[in-house]
Amino acid sequence: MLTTERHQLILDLLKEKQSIKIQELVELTSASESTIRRDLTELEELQKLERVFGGARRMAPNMPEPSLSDKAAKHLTEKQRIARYAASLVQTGDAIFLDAGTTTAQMIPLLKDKDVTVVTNGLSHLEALTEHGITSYLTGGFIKARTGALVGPQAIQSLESYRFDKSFLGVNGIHADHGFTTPDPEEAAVKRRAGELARSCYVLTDQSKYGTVSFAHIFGLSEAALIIDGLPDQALAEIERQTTIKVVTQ
Amino acid sequence: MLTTERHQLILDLLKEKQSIKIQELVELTSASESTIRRDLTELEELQKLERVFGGARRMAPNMPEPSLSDKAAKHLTEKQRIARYAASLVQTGDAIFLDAGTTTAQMIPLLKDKDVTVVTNGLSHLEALTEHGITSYLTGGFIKARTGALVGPQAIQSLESYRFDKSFLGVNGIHADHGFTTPDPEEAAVKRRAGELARSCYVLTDQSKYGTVSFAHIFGLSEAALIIDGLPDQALAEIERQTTIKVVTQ
DNA sequence: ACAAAATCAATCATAATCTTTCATAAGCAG
DNA sequence: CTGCTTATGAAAGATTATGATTGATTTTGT
Repeated sequence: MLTTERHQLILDLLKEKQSIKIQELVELTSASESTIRRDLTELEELQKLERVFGGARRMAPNMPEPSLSDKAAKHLTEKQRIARYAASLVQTGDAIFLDAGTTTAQMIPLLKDKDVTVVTNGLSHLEALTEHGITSYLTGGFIKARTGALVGPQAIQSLESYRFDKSFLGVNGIHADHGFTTPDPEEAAVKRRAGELARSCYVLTDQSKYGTVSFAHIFGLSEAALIIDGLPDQALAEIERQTTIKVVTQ
Repeated sequence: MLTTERHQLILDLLKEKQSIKIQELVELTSASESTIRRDLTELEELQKLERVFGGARRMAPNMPEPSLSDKAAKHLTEKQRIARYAASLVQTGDAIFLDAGTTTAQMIPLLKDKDVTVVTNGLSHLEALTEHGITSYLTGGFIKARTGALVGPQAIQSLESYRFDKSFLGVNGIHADHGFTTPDPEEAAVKRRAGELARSCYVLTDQSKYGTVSFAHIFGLSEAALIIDGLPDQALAEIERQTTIKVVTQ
């Protein structure tokens, strides 16, 4: 068995199993314990997994927030619920824009079999996109190291080459008077243009940030549909009454 | 069995198998081990597959390979020597274009303290660029999963926003009649335009591929300076005599 | 807390594979 | 036919992967 075949096997198993014992791998590959150990060591150096006593486990994509780990996990399922609904709106053959951000990232695995074309300004989306074999285009622009987003006039200009069936944007807040808000003015500009270039525009948020606009920049786009979770019905009704935003729930 | 038939067979097998052992190929083609090795080497240079110990595997759709400690290339020191010289040409404050590819990647750490602005179409350069705190812009375009390069009309269009003090391009071959060559026509187009948009254009290669143009696409640009290593002086002289290419050595 | 069991890192010899080099054979132009 | 180029196979020596062994470290059971 080829070395890379073993490596691939291990990574594939970890996609389904979360963790795995060395003894299992010895049986599965009929390689020696030493070899498996070496494999795990190498894969760990490549940041593909984390060794634990007796085996290995999947890299935790957990941004360590020790005190709020429960809350983070709760947000994760919220993100996933929203992403699942957003992905269900995508039809076979659609050309879509995926905004940078963790919520839209959750959509990617769900687009696998839809034969979509994706344009994104999120560098962190790339790995998942190529891994799932999705035809992908990247906008150009300045690399915002903190968020991995491409922004600036170049980003907006390279958007102009495209027209989208649907745009999926992430936001930090919603405000009755101002519409959607996000902390970074440059990212807001990209979002706005991406929304304008789409026939339909959907805004995703898992944060319950209605009304609290701090350090936020407006990006307008009151015509978008809002996919949200975690806000009381009363607030949703208020949004629909006071704005032209259309609220969509699962 | 014809050489190209073997090549096609290998590529076909890799469409279904992910990876393949040299011994299997020896049995399937009843060619010698040496021949299969040569086939794999050639196909690797064309970026059609990746050699691994004992066989070959499909180009990994996962391009991010933490690559610094990598033992990847025997050409590494050559690459580094070339990269060091190329980087020495960069002056403080320059705006430069860095082509995708492993040779230009070696330049990045050396640009750290030069206060440069970098534009690149190489996704695999990103990690190093941000890590060294270099102001970076990315071109847009279609994501070529095999090489991690951004190509296509969108890539070229987003180049138009920029003007460079210097462009640094990687190539696979040099040909007296045709100028520089590279296997992929789309990547060639990007290289060509990036070269045109620069006041000075430097071409880097660590491959001693003078004259052997196989499956190559020309990208012209005979006005560029060539930074090379590993060719005999005689060949360099011939290049300068037969073309308008200016050869630069360290 | 202690001892037994399991797991680990380090080392070494061996086997498999790799690169380089050379010689032969096949195709082709003059 | 001769001279040239290209493809091929074979062999030597270098490199890499593997499996077994050793003694250290960690976990587990009591």
